[in-house]
Amino acid sequence: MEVECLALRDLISPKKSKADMEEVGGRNYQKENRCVERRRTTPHKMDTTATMLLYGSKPPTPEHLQSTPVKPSERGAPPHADPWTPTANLRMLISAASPDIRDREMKKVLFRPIENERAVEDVEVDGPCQFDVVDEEEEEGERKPSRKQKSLGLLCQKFLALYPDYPTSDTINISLDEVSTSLGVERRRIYDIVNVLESLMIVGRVAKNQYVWYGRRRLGSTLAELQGIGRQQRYHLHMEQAAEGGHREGATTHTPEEGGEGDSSCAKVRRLYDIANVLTSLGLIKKVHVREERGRKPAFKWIGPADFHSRHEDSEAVAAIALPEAIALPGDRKQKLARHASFNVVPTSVASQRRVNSAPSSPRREVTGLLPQSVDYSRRCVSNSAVCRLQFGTTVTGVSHPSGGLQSPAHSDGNSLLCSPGLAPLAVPVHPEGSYVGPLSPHPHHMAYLPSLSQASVVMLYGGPEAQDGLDCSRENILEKRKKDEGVEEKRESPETELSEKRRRVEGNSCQMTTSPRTSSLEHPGGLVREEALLRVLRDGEVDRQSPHNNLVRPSHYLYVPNSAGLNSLNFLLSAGQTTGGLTLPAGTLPYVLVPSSTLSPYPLMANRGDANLNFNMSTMMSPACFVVGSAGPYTVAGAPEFNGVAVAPALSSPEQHPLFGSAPIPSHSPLETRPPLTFIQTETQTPQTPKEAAAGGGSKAFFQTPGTLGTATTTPVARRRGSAQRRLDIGQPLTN
DNA sequence: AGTTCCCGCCACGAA
DNA sequence: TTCGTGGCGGGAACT
Repeated sequence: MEVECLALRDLISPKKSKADMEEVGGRNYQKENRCVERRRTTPHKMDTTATMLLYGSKPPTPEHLQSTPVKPSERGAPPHADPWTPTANLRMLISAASPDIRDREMKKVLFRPIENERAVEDVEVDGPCQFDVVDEEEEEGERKPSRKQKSLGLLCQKFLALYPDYPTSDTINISLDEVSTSLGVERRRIYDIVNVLESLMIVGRVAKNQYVWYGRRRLGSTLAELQGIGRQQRYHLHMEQAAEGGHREGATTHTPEEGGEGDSSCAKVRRLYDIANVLTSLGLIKKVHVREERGRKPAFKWIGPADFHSRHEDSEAVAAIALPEAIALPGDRKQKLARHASFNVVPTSVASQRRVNSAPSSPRREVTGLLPQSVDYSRRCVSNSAVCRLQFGTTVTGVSHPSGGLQSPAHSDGNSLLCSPGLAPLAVPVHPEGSYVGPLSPHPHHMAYLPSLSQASVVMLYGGPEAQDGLDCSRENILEKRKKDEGVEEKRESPETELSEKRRRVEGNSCQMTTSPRTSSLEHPGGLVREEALLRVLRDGEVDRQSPHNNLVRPSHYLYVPNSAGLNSLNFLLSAGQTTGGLTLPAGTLPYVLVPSSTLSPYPLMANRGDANLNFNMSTMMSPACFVVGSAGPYTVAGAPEFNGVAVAPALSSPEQHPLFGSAPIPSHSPLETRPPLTFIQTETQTPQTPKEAAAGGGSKAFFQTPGTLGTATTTPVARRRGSAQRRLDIGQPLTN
């Protein structure tokens, strides 16, 4: 992998629209105008081997960054190591034994008011850091703290030092108020940090003013997804062009419609600095200087983990600062908004969702529609969070190649998946017979890999007639379980929920499985990509519809998925392994099917598995947000054009077959032998709406884009339309456009 | 002189 | 109206 050195100005547009200048009115842009001058940095390609040598297999931690670089001979020594004293040796041992202890050590140093920063200089840790905490000239608290001491990068280091890199659970709550108080800074500054961290899935937002600490567990997969998404957006081309632009001053990566007037880089570059500071604190980039014809120019070099993309089959180097190409401003705000829409943006922007979740009582995020390249760059793309905010969850469980299909979990060990805290999507391998290969469930085949349920709180799978395994899937039981689920979900709103709790539920209820990934698909472009790929699979007929030989999977279970589990109206989970008249739903190892609700709308409520007694009544039995799908009889949707949008989870034979972002062709099994009836419970309000959205009527429609509208999914989301243009950082158009 | 980025105003949306 | 959030630019520290 090659590492690009990026000058921040290479990432932003040198142009500013006239409209923008007018918008701000009396602002004095003379200063900004000097930024019209474009400075291109000659990309500095380096082998990341050095990075790997520096950091080893573990991503650099804040400890790496704390102070001056160490001599090469000292590399490899744990942070704080001072080999010359017994105390230091002890510290070294302790640090090696327990990262948490090491973290606490760091806290002692970092976790202090800025004004008392002096002692920080005692810390000597490995790694690059531009935030040299040391300020030798600092006088005994008399002087005003220097600018360095108040830098966002240092603040970020302090913030990071508060929490372990690899927490064992997602139970570490972060109160912005407390943090800001503890660190002695305004909350505004904390926002700057957490926005970036959230984008990297280092923290997750659970409610307003409340975040949960994930640590670096997801960082690798997050970066991998970022890279993949960046590639989708063809930012790597931008990088290449930026490289060329280093030699050709006039070269730009801007699209014609970006206009040629004005300059917005100066305004925006401040944001980039903010982001860069955080990323530097995270040890993902570091500031370097590249030589240019006109002299030295500062740039940033990727020093983060270089192997996160090793899971990619396509591992072309892309700088981690996958900024949305160039920031260019179209002629006017309307244009800009239109351009936002042209990003193939998920209608439900993160920001919109945040608004929905702004209340503490609604911390959960919903799954959004499925859109190709569903990345919401619309709102904060160049804001602190937006650069990295590509909205994804854990990808350890696998993602899809843009042109591929569902990727299997990165690990085939279901146990490890389940036991790995912080894995967002429920990832329970199911072998070709539908049997869960993990040790947790005595009822093997009722588990599935549900990548889209990245925010799912509860997923219940009920055994069907063929494999009831003694499960009682009666209506009453389902209801009861639903109640349980809702209870679980309510509990889940508390960040105290732990994996052990999940596992206990799994073990305690053989026909129920719960999961509580905390990341929504909304913020999970990987999931969206997966889903989109699934859609494409079916739409393009990639699925082998004639696989009568494979009858391994029996459509024998129900999937009961509360809407609040992360599925909104976009998705229905049907019992997989079913063959419709003309539509064979391949199950393979993943007995589930994603069906956009829109495709089901034409169908009336059907009898469930021929059981007349099982007469679900939406209004009384279930909240509109829930549905139950049966699987004991034939149903026919053949010829229904609406089903063109049916998403089919392709079979996965081996997790290794589908490495992250792999492009392996989707196995096309259709091991379906029976056509059990399905119960379609058509919900009227499948999409949770805020009161305002509900009142808006059609607004929610756009808000939650359904997969069925994928083909034309360029509607500007309502939330975005009503968003503040003033609050939106404008980004450039990806080269794709 | 140019770069960096702290600081805080203020707009927006939700409650 | 209040509060959470964060876009944004002035202007000063820094190089």
